[in-house]
Amino acid sequence: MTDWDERTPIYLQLRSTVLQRIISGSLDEGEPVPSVRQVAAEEKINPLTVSKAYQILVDEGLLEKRRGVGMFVNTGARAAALAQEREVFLNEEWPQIKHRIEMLGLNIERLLLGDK
Amino acid sequence: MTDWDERTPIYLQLRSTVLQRIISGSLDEGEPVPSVRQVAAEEKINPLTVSKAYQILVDEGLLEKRRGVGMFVNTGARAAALAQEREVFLNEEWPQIKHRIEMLGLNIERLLLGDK
Amino acid sequence: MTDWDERTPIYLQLRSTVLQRIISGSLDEGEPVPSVRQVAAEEKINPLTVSKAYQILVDEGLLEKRRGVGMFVNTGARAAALAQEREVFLNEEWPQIKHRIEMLGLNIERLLLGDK
Amino acid sequence: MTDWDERTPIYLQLRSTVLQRIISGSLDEGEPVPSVRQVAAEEKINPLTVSKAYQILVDEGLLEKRRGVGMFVNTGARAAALAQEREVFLNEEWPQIKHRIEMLGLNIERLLLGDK
DNA sequence: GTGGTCTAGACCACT
DNA sequence: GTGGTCTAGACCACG
Repeated sequence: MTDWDERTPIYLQLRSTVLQRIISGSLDEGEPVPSVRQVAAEEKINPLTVSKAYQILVDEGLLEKRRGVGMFVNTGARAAALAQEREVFLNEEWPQIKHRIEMLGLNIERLLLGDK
Repeated sequence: MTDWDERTPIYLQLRSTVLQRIISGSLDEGEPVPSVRQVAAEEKINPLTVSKAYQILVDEGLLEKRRGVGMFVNTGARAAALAQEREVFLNEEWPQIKHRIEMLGLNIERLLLGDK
Repeated sequence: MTDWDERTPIYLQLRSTVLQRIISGSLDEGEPVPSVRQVAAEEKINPLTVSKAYQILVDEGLLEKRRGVGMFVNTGARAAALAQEREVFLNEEWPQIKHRIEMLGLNIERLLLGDK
Repeated sequence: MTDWDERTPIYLQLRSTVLQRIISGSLDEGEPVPSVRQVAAEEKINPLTVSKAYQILVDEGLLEKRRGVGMFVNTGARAAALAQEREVFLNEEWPQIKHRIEMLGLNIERLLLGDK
């Protein structure tokens, strides 16, 4: 992750990548998340932008702030993140996608099962 | 279409709506599209916003501006819109969607059968 | 409100003052809230700080954002704000206060009824 | 005391706890206070944080440091702590609380009778 | 005009 | 070391 999608705020993209790392287990529960400054330096973005992303994850209950120490992946964060993302996808995104596919006259089965 | 998605610009949503109506045939080729003023009044949005949406469709060659008269759906607009949207969907949107489905470990069969 | 309590973030103090104005009716429902820039100029603080305060109120459902226009006090905001603040006070603050009063051996009735 | 208020520094909360124990007599004058290490271990916090809390109490003249031995509650600490805390409460905290109660239109009788 | 985002840099509090 | 807050200034999207 070193190139950003221009259209969506960096802090939201950052949130997504952390979310993905939690879901994939690349960031394990109880484990510390890379510090705000470290991420800022690596990604060459402003610390405030990183903070914003992390703050959302804290608000979502996925990260835990330990004062003066840093931020950590909460217990149960993986299951919670997965459930949360699935619900968003199934309830909000998929219906629209399905509608769009039908409108375009595309074959939904072929898309889902197709190799490309 | 009276409630807007908060995240995406109204003018883009408006463009999509018109596009859909062209593709579905609800707006037929040669037919006039509702005037800027009328849409603005109905949707309670700024006329400038409607203009912006229409202008995009003009730039895409789907609408035609006839001075002093109004805007009309171009000949061949339906096929053009369909082709254009299909390409965007297949090349840009679907790969991301598929990646997301896999990441969330969703069951393809359940997606196909989903009631929503 | 031109002098700030040093210990608490300005954006939280700003949120409180807006909250109070909503509760007191000084900011009426449906009415626009002073723009971010205007408040920033008047209070001589950074627009971002004002934004932060407003964003919280939006998240709390008390303010409504109208894109490109400004922010407005939501319908029902007054009752909601009052209920919300009362609950916080009664459930979180008052028990602690009461405990503190007792610990200090002060007369709670005299405090509540006393003229000073 | 094993769960901390997120908003206020731990060292201040720790100071309050010790203060309360002095006022209540649970920590008697002349008696030693638990060692920094012990508190740090029990509360799972940084020893430096405990030190900071104790240092404040030393500065306030409530605790006495005896090199190589530990910290002890000073003679007269109880009365001093009580007087000091009462003054802070009556002059600084209570006026704000009363203002808040009035702003929220809370019933004084119900506050007095509240079960919590 | 409105708010949103980002940067660069500073200072502070907490641990 | 950690994160939190604020400033000053810039650019952008939206209406």
